[in-house]
Amino acid sequence: MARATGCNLETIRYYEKIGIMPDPPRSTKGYRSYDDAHVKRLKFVMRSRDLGFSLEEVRGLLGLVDDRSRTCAEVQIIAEDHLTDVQAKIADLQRIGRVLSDTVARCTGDAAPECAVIDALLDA
Amino acid sequence: MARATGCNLETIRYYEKIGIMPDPPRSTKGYRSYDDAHVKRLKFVMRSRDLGFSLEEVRGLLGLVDDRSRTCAEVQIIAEDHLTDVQAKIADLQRIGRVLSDTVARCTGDAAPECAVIDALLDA
DNA sequence: TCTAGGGTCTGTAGTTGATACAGGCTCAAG
DNA sequence: CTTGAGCCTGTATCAACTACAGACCCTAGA
Repeated sequence: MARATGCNLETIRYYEKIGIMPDPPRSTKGYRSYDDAHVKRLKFVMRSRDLGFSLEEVRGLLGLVDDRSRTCAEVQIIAEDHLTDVQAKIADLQRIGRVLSDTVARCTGDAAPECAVIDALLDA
Repeated sequence: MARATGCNLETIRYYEKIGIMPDPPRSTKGYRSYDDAHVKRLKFVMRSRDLGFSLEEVRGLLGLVDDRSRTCAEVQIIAEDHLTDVQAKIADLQRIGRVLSDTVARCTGDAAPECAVIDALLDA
């Protein structure tokens, strides 16, 4: 499954340990054997993580996948909350980026021990 | 100092333990006593962290502050590297934000168990 | 003078999301 | 029959803190 999904082996086992992935059936010698449903679930997890959902959020999403009696509205709430988070993080990083590029622009970049970046950090 | 800077008490002691902050002088009863230089240094650390520098990067910046024989050019390199990181993170988050808002927009939001977000995560 | 409350001290454990071993078993190819 | 690869479990490690436990200490009020 690690090869099939590109997911790190240890990560799969970690997901199993924390209950994100189910305990798979084992061969007589104790080897895990996975089927398409496992692969599909893992890919779901990987895509969710890739979109920045925390493992707890992924757990919530999986709950909604597993229990088809739940509703689209519940998913929408989780996704919208997360989108808000993402937008806040973008705004934060943009502020940081502005400060950094402003300060770096004031850097002379020469061999002198005076530096606009250091000064900004010391005196802001 | 925690009150003066708004920094968590435990965080200050953590910085001391890992050598970001110096071991302060102690009262006879073992209480730490800080002066303006400590406060200034801590604020520098806090602002750097706020701008997203890692503690290792902060350590590097502090080294440049402490050793005034070092140059502005060195600071510029650290800051520019970090700016590149920040910009990459922004681009990532923007991609994520686009996917999320596209998917959420296709959400009917009603009580049905079908959901565009889940489908996108399952089938992408 | 006693006591209650807050503060500080050290040291250790927990958090998130993995990753990296150590030490042992199994399996297929040469 | 050995060699190398793969799998197994379990524990330790990372960043950057945060949260205790259990012990002092210090001040203000009764």
